[in-house]
Amino acid sequence: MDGRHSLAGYRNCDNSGHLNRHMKPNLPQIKNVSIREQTLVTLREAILTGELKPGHSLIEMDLSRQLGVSRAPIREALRILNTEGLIETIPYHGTTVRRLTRRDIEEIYSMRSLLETFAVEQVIRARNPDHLQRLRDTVEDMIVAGRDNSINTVNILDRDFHDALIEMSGHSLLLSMWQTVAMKARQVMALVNRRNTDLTQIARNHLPLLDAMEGGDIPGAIELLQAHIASAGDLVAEDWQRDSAAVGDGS
Amino acid sequence: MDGRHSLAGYRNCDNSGHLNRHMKPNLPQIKNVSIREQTLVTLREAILTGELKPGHSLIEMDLSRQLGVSRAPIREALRILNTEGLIETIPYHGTTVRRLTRRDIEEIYSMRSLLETFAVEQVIRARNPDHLQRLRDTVEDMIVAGRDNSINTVNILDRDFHDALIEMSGHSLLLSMWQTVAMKARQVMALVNRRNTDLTQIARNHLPLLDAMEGGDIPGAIELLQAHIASAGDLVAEDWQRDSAAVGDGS
DNA sequence: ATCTCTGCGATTGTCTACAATCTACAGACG
DNA sequence: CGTCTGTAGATTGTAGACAATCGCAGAGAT
Repeated sequence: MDGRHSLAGYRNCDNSGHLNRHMKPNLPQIKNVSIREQTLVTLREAILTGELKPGHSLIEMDLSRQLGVSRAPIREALRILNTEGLIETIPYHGTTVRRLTRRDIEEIYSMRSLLETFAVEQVIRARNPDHLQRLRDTVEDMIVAGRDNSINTVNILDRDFHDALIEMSGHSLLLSMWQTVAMKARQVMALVNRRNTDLTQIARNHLPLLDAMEGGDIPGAIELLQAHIASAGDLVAEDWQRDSAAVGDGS
Repeated sequence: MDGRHSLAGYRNCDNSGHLNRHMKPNLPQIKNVSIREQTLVTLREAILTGELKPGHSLIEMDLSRQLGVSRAPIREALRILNTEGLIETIPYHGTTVRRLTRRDIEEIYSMRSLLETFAVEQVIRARNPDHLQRLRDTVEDMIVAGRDNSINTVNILDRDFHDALIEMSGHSLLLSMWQTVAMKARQVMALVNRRNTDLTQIARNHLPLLDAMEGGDIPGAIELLQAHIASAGDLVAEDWQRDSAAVGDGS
């Protein structure tokens, strides 16, 4: 119901089902998305992109005016964001974007590592060539994007890669937890001012992992994956220390 | 905010802070719990104990009348339960307790295994004697309760044991995910008609794990833990197959 | 007999107004 | 001068009414 159970997003416009008689489809599929849902997506995205920084206070009445809707659906969206751990509410006092500590970042990356390790093992055991091919395609696109220095594309493809890994495990509970963690990781990455790093190198880092997976080498793949994630985490944690993106101004 | 961030529950009545001058504390700490919170706890507990079975429909208006409150707080509670994965809502149609498949059960137990394995490793590395002592005490109580054949107490202590394990890892994100999984596991256990098993044996099963932990034997402890959880999971899955507690009547 | 359409009832979605609670500050009181 | 008390403003909590939507049954057409 909360609209993020399909990782890849909005690609299911397939209206393939039962268009009876007259064959004139391809109308853009009318969507009736509740205000709650729109509010939820809007706020979540704002938090994840760092537009709404930790500490920023979210006042229902203000949001109500800004979005041009009543408070009821906004409140429900806030309850969801609260359950997801992105915001905090103090009764009768206010709601703020959850502040992040260095400890939080460590936890996010260690959890990411745990979940992905599990997924990789499942995927290797499944030995599905299509899966590995899909991953390889993604990495190749990533390398190309890295060569073009288009950092945004690289990031998206990197997310695609890791999302795909989890999806391929076929473990829906794992997927659900992954989404929570990946969300937080996204927020963290948006908050740190990343140093310029070699984009092609980031992309190429995925290749050894793929090789190990294709070779069915579970311990090797796990080793590489954990190193991959740990180095990413360390890099972020370092930058976190450097610029204290932790503090938001409260409004 | 959702009142379950302290596993052990309501033990923080410490009003220790700054009672200036006159020393007469020990008043029972007045609680102002929002209706949303009360609704949330009530419904969640009903689902987790199996009182509200999968498929049972939750109609906001009915709940409103039964609980004697308006729909607004009920809706917010339902959004939270939905995010937690306990219920499902179809827009303009209805809300029901989420149905469980055998696959769900497998996923719940495999995730439980993954999270606990991680926690055990952390706890062993920390080498905190107090931690191990606390676990041992719990197991001993469990054995006593098993001898008295008080199944309820054994269950509670078993939960305490595993909750404590997670808590001791000091990993709050892990704790939060654990709570979600443990919740679902609780629901599953409430739904199957468990065969009578030897309660003392269940309790004693924890002892080898403790020994391995005290010996700092990480691989051994992991092995034992995973076997412990897997056997519990298999037992439940078996019973699930036997009586199809999966189906609820819809109201 | 089968299909299509329309209206009805049930349920959720949204809005507005009002109540309860918290913090901070100003003023009364010793 | 310090302490308590009360009041104002801001914010969330709750209530009740109304709107939108969906599924289904039954009337009507083919």
